[in-house]
Amino acid sequence: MPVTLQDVADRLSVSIATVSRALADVPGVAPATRLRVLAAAEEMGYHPNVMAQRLQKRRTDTLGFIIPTFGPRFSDPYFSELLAGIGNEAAEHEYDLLVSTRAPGTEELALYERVVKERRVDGLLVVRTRRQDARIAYLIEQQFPFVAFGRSDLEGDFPYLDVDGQAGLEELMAYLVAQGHRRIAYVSAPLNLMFANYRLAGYREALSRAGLPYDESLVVTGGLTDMDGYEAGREFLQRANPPTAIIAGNDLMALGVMSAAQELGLRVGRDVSIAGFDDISLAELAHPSLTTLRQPIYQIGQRICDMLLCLLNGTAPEVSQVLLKPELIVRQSTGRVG
Amino acid sequence: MPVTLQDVADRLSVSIATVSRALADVPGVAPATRLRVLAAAEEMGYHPNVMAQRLQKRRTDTLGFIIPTFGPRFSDPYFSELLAGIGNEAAEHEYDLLVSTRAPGTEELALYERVVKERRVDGLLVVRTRRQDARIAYLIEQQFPFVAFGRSDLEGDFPYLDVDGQAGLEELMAYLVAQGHRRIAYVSAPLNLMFANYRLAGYREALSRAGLPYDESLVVTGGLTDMDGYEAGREFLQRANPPTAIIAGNDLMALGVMSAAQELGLRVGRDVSIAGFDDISLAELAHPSLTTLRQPIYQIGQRICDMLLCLLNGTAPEVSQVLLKPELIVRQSTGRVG
DNA sequence: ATTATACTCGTAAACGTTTACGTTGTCAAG
DNA sequence: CTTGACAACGTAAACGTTTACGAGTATAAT
Repeated sequence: MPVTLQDVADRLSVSIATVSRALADVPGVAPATRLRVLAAAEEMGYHPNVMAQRLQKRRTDTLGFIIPTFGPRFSDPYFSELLAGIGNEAAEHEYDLLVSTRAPGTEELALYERVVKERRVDGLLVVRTRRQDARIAYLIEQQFPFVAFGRSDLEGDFPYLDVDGQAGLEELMAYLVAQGHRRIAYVSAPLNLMFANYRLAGYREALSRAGLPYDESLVVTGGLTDMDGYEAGREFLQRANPPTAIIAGNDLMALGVMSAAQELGLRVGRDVSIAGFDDISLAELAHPSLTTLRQPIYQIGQRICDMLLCLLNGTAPEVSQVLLKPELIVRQSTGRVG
Repeated sequence: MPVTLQDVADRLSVSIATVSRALADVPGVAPATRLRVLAAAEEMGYHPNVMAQRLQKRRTDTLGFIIPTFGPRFSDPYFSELLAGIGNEAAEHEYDLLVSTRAPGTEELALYERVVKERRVDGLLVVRTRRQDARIAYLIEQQFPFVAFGRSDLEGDFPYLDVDGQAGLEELMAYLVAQGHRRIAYVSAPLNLMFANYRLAGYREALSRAGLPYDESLVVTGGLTDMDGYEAGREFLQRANPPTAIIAGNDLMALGVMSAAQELGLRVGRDVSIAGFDDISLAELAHPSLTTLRQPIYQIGQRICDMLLCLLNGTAPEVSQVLLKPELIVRQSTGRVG
């Protein structure tokens, strides 16, 4: 039903090869013929069959992005923005984006294997790296092109982009200490996630630099959601000797901590200081607005997508391991210890 | 490099057709041979080349989902959840999901045309329907399979699933009126979006049922983001005679309105009542928690995906136009007029 | 005039599948 | 022993491209 190269060729009484060449704008076709072909193709409504092209070219012109999710809901605003960045950048370069969501685990790995083995995509984007990340280990072993958002503790080199969570937390802590805080609690993301380790390390490093002791009881490792932050915050703030400041491993949890504080009648920013990490759009709009470490997530999406495209096109090796510094954004949710 | 049917066939000294048949589990191959083939394929690490399959079968086994976004950021938690629902359901049925993001406009339509013409996907999911929706008009004209989330004001029938925003708003308004509210403001989403019209219609219908006048000055049509809600809320609440309740067209805007109210020193739920629409996960966690109309977004994603799959497989025509009722969730952000 | 060079184009072989059709062989019924 | 049916398998043609190679023609150089 759809019009093919053959149809156009027949109409013009030329060979299918000529039509192909004319359309692909490769040399070897007389300018006059090229114009005739272009006109005919346009008029007949010719559109290439991409599957045929892909089979022949042995590339899919498609990037893969498998979003790790816990439970059915993944409202994490973080991913939507990352997706937008990746998607728009991919589109810019005429690449399709294949998206799947899967909870971490064996099914997830099986999906990676299928995608790789069946050559559904040319390259993959791996996000939220984990300790001994099986996905990365697999991709390295298969020598499959990919770029990760986040570093890893595995042997072997691979291209990644990461935000320096350790440096970020050190800066945030220094700021809080300068505000007079001495009992600073930390709500960590699950420690099997690489970023959680770096941020925790930054927290500890800052403590020792400030000459403060590391108090286990001030660190709790929760999940990733607002609900987790809420529960941790509630627990911290109901203690006999509560912390004067609480840092959460991400903004969503920080917002949860804020909820808990407010529910207990505390004035956030005065009675207790609260800070997060990410700077999702709600951080600015929360009441009070949230002090946080900004990661330019949209741009990160663009960037890792770009890195992957370079890798695929063999252009400019460039720097393949990038470390960005998050930006401390001080807002109303933190203040001098009162 | 990768193993093909030919390789397996050679190894067993059978024809490539036999291998294909054995693997596809179609009749016409001796049980013994089938086992030999299966074993060899497994051992050799054979994986079908999906592009070849797709070319030959003339289907892509891929669904398309083009996310409409405004500006670079689309933090709308709404879409991430919808995406998860769609993605998981598609995966369940062995379908790939092709995702793009594009701002509404001519480029967006061009993308639809390309996707359709080049047969990149078997079917499309259209969300956030608009007045005189050009996407839908095009797909109907091309007779391309699709399912919409949201109705339309176009001629012609098409499969859709929608949440009854009008009924929802009527219920919410009835509740607020019962709480003694008489001056109820409404922050609408852009009126070129179908859902915004239905919700506004519900608002007006409820007013007239309650014998209340429709006061233009109490309705403002903003955007979709928390920022838009913030600005609208600020404007309403700084008036000489402010409304006692404000309804926003979605939760994100409602949270913005709440911020504005709190910034002005108002106690939300007592001095002013605020309600939204969607029930995103932050609604429950906001402080105070947000009264809203719940749409089961994840399930909606699954459902429209399912409807599309049925359509593609020609199975069970079923009911192809579904209207769900949103559920009113009363929380702390609304209360008796004080 | 001859040869070389460049350009234009067609032929045909790939890419890796699926599947209609034909061939061969086996076995039971006549 | 012949015939027919049926099962198991192979051959080959598709699906719609891209591209190496070669053939043919025109132009320039000798």
